[in-house]
Amino acid sequence: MFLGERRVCPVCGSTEFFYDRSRGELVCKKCGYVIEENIIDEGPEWRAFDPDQRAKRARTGAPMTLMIHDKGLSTDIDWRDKDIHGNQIRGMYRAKMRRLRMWQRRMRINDAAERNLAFALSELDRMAAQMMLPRRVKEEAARLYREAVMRKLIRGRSIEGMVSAALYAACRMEGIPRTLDEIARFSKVSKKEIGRSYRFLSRGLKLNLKPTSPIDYVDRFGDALNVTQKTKAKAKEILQEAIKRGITSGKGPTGLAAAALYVASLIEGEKKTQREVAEVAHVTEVTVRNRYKELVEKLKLNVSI
DNA sequence: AAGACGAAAGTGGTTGA
DNA sequence: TCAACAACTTTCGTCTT
Repeated sequence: MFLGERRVCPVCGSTEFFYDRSRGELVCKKCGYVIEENIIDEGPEWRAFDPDQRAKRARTGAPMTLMIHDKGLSTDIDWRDKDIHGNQIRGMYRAKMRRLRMWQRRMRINDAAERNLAFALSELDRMAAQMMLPRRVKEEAARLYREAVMRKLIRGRSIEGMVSAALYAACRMEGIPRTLDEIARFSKVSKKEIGRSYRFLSRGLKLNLKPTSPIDYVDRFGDALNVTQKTKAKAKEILQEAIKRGITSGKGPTGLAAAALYVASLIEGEKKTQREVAEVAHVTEVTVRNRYKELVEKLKLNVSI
């Protein structure tokens, strides 16, 4: 179920599985063998059709009563200058009380900031681990997030959304982009929300990332397809040429990478079906077909071998 | 039977008035 | 804010291997 991971059913040898949410099992599509049990379900079991419903149904995240982070359980220094008997406190003691109050208020703010950061970083850890991302990406994402906190960009936004956005940005910066869909699969927030958060983050931190190149997807998709280095190199070569001729602008990079890999697999004589290629790139066969037709036609590639 | 192909209608996101 | 638009998807029938 994860990209880049080849799982084979020990019973029938099929590589196609189906994930049963309600049972938390990964089941072989062909013979029904349970490959893996007790998978933690990352998604909610309900569906929400608008943000309002989502907020009402979600049981994760801070409820409104937790706006005061300690549910009011912590000791509070009363604002009145009275002792427990109700007598006025005067002079030195009154000044001392005032100082204490100030310190307490400062600490509470600090506490909340620390806790938010700790939560954000643990969430980042979880996602990066599940997505099998290298350390440097995780660290880059953490850096971006801290930067965002310092510039006060987090206020009023969901921590999860911003963490996901930071991760998305970090992947791109490190040259191993993931699609919004891929990030969303491991995030608690929707693809849409991540996209919004990303745009906000990108603007706030002036990231100015160039659009992702299809070439950056070739290695990952190629590995998932089990093609040789030669085929991957050919695919990149094809894409280089395509980019140079400007026939890639406006097209989805994943579809292009998929199409290039498909053509390359034909040329290099280790043919993969359109279906296989489409699957690893998370696009449809139709898209692979359209892009590949275009590539062959515009670049005059001889695939007829 | 599986893969490739292409037409047609639908979806979600961007852009420009 | 709305409508036009391009890319992409879904669906389905047909042809090829």
